[in-house]
Amino acid sequence: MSRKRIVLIDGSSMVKEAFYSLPANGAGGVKSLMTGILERKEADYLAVAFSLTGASQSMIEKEITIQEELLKGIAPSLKAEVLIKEGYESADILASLAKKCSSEERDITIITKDQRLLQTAAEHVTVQIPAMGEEGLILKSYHLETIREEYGLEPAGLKEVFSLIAADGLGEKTACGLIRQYENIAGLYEHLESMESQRIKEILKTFENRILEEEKRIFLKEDCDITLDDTKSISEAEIQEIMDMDFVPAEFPDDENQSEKESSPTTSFHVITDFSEAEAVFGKGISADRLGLQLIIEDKAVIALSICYGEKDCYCILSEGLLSGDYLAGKAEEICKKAGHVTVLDLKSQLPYLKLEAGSPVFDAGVAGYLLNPLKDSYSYKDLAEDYLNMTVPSRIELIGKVSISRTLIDNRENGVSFICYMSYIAFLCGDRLLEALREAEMEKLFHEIEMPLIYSLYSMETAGIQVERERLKEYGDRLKVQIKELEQKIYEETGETFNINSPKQLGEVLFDHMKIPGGKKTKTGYSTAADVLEKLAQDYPVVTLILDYRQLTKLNSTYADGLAAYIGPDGRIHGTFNQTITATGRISSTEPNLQNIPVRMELGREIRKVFVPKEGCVFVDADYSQIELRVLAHMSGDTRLINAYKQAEDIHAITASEVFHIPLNEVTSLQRRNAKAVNFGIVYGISSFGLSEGLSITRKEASEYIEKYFETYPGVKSFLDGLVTKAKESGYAVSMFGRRRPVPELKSSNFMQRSFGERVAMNSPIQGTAADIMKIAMIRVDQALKKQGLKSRIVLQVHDELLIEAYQEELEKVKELLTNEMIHAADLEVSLEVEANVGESWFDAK
DNA sequence: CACGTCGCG
DNA sequence: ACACGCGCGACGTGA
Repeated sequence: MSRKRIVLIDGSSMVKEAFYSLPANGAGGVKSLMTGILERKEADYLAVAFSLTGASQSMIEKEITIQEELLKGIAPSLKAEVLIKEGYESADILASLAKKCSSEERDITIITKDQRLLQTAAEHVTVQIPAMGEEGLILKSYHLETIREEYGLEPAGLKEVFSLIAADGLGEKTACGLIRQYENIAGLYEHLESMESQRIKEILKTFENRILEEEKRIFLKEDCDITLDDTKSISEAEIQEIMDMDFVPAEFPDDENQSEKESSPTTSFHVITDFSEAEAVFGKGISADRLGLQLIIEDKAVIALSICYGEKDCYCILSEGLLSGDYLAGKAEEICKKAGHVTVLDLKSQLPYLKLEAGSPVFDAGVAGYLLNPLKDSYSYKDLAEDYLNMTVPSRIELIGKVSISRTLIDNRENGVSFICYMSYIAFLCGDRLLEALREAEMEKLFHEIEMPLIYSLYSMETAGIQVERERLKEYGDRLKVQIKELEQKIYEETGETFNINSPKQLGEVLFDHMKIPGGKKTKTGYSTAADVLEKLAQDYPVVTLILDYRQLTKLNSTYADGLAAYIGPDGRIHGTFNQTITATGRISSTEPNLQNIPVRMELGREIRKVFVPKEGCVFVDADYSQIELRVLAHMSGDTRLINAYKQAEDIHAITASEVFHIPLNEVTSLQRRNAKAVNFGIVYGISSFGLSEGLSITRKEASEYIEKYFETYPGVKSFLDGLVTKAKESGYAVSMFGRRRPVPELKSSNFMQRSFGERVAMNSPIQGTAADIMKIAMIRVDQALKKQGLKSRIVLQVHDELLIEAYQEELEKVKELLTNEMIHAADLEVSLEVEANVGESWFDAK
């Protein structure tokens, strides 16, 4: 007698899962899963478990409950037992049954979306979880062996792993390793002090509460007193009967009437390929007062338009036949201009096809999400749905994986369409919420007057790109490569061995073990070979100098010579990306390539800037703010002495030295000036005597004396900085002059190091953030003024406090005037903003 | 994928 | 006694 095959379905989690890909028919999705199992004769007994849902549900939760009820109604006709128990979630019921039945003559398969159930896997208990496979959605089976292989743990260890992952910075791999070593979380915390990795130790301390909370959430009750009525197996005849049946929703219990259906609308995604149907949607869309919209762009072509103007009106209009990409883009543009409020997810990415200008009534949900919480690493529709709609939706990866959208539309049309529809659906739903949240956070003005207009200016800058002389860059790289070869040989001679100089590990061993250079350990992984460590040794060991030179050259070669060359386009220009939603403080960041860290401090590196040139008939105008952060500090603190220092000042660092050390200005030595400058920087970064002493190579005592004297001289700065920390502790976030917020959760940490970091952040963010705000205002004004005056010159780069314009010769005077003027007047501070501007035939010359 | 290193403001 | 300046992104190594 073979063992009885019991299939237990987690009705609640599976309906939810199915709901998000088939909103109107979550129950139907699970139903077909069940009939499939029966048809393939994979079960002798079938049961489906449900959580007993409480009250106070969101719209979406109500929708899901309706689907759950439908499934409960269908279950008996599928010969499936319905399992419900008060006080237990569906996962608890299944966990209890798995435990109870594993000793009996039964093979149990649990089908669920709930990862927590993985911990119930055992010799005769298999857990199946829906996952994206090559051919779309599949059920992935986890047997006892699978789990041992995949995680290197017994199933019981998984709940520990899942709890640990709740901590930011711990991945699945790391968590598994920890549990393998310490068995469980309790053991982990017991041995915390003896742990090797400082990083992991800190994470565990910081997130202890979160981890323990997560452990509670993950816990499954296995004491549910429920039994299976499985004495009888499903017969062939019964299966045949089920197969012959044709289910129609009308057979479901609680048959709702039409008006009831209206009052709780069911979301549904529609796919449109027909021209006149598309026209009808456009017609309705253009008169809608708010909508979500997204052009789906792939390989520089519009492949679809996602548009949503109601819970039930969400459409994926595919680009085919009469509905060309251009046509869809044109319609989208028309709607953006004429309709009410349109929400999109990443406006900058849409602008190549959606030809809009600053001031259009379009709302970027991603940028709004960024303002509301700049610490997140993604503002995808999934993130926005979770944060502002309390909704869990399948991610891009879950729906289409790593392949292209167009590929998915062929292989798994339903998923492709779902993904496309979600873009506008979530945009439609969260537009109002985001706006409301911005209003509550008092960032509406910042959003409408700075962040939204900035999108167009950044787009303009990216589109312009910057010309780079390919040949000259190549020559530069070749020159470096020759020198690198030479240095390499010398280093091998001096050290007496051939090794990989680029490997800090090997380098450390050669220097400190083989050559016995004193300099001790520093990092967890071995010796530190960082430049500041090596510089101290360079005096006594000439080879170290060679290594430092080698480092510098290889850096220049790989990151800049070879690195940049890879980004030069067919137009001879580099079109980098300027990101608006990355930094915690409000700055812009630059990627692919990073054009904000092109060398300038060292002469050799600075040479690279010679390959950045204006196009024929143009010159570069470069303008940068002089000490904008310190000026912002003077203004925001209102410290009269610092403000006055600036009003009279040529050289602020010298004046600082003179005032702090009580000596006449003309007697300030260059060392004193240097120290004062470091203190000024330190203040802006959130001072600490330790940090300052490192930077100045003085003792901590001296450093703290400097700081003390500084604060005596500028008491307004002291009270301002203290106030920033206090306010941030109260509110949980730091605020810039223009209302930009940066949450500082570290301030609540019980860990001294974390908390100190939070305090420095609370002092630095408002300053760095305000400077960033001012630069953004300047950029927008400069960009818009150029366009408004019909000038062809364009901003091509922004480097935090610097703007670079490619100016047509005939526009040069106007551009110079306009650029400096807009930058100086971007903000009205107690201390006037100063700008240094230069003209040149390359970026090197213009700086 | 994490880490060390280093380029910029 | 401790331990770090603030904000980024790219590259190479090595598990």
